[in-house]
Amino acid sequence: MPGESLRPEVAEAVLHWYAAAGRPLPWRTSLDPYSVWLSEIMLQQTSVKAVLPYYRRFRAAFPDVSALAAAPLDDVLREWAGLGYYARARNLQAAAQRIAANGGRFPADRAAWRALPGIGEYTAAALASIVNGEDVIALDGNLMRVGARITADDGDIEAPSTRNRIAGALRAILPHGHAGDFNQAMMDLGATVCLPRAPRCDVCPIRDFCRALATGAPVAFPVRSAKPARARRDFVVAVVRNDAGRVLVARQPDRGIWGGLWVLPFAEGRRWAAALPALEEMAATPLDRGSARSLARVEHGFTHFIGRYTAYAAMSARAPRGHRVRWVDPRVPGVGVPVPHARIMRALPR
DNA sequence: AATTCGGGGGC
DNA sequence: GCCCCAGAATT
Repeated sequence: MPGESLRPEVAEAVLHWYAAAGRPLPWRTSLDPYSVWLSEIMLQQTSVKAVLPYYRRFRAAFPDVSALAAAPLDDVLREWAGLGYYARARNLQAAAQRIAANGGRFPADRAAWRALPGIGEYTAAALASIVNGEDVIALDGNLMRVGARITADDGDIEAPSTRNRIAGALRAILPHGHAGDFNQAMMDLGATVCLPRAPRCDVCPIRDFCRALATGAPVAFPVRSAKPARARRDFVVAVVRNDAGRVLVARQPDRGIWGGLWVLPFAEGRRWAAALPALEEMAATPLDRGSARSLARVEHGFTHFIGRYTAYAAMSARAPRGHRVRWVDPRVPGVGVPVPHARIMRALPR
């Protein structure tokens, strides 16, 4: 549904509102590329509130791109642990190393940003508009929702045709020379006013232009196809402790879930006996279950399933070998540990 | 075009 | 419980 084009007053009103009501965020205090780049990567599929404490800690640990480039990957992942989507951290450091090798010079336009690992169409556009002043629309979830509403676009928001239509409508009103502010203003509008389920249309600066509001059902936009319910999956976890009370952890392969993080040996399934070969493979040593009773049980929600982790005490027949296993203090691992495994470690008796 | 990647906030 | 979040990479 093409609809009429948006009026340029929409952009003016949004920019005016942003100047007065935009969120004061730490990466907005300056426009240095490192800060904005780091924030954009952390904010991929992650809310501002969740990012803030990580952003501060990460900046303290790695103050600039050369520090990040020179750091051991294990240190980077330790600072990232708990934030999720760990490929972001691996790609971030790979990109930092490219930038450092280029004399510390950051990309100068959208195409150059896009060529760095971990930077897709959205992030490249966001960085080019904010850092380089390029006139491009950065179509994130917020702009998608606000755009679908003000144009009353009833196409499936997942369909490329719908996204292209919304991007085109917004591009037509993009204020030249102010794309960075316009993009961020639309994000703030989506995050604080044009909320997914309970939009605050009464305080919206562009309510007079909103065609979704005019239909009387703004929440009906954007249109999104239903998703299947998440399945529940069971996992067995082995807790191997040494005489010093430390626990055995294994490094996950770089690809796949929790890539590069350190985890307790675990395997999918409900029963210890069935899981044992996989557990021993991960632990790099033969194992015996210490007790039939579980030490801890943790549930953890992922995007596509809910994991139920049942931890059992286990004994190692001999010292494990290999560079991908090590002993850590379960209270202070000192390496990156994913949330459900960290929760199990914290639940262990001293 | 579909899947895989985490984790948490907010209702 | 459920939806959504400043998405990217892989298949």
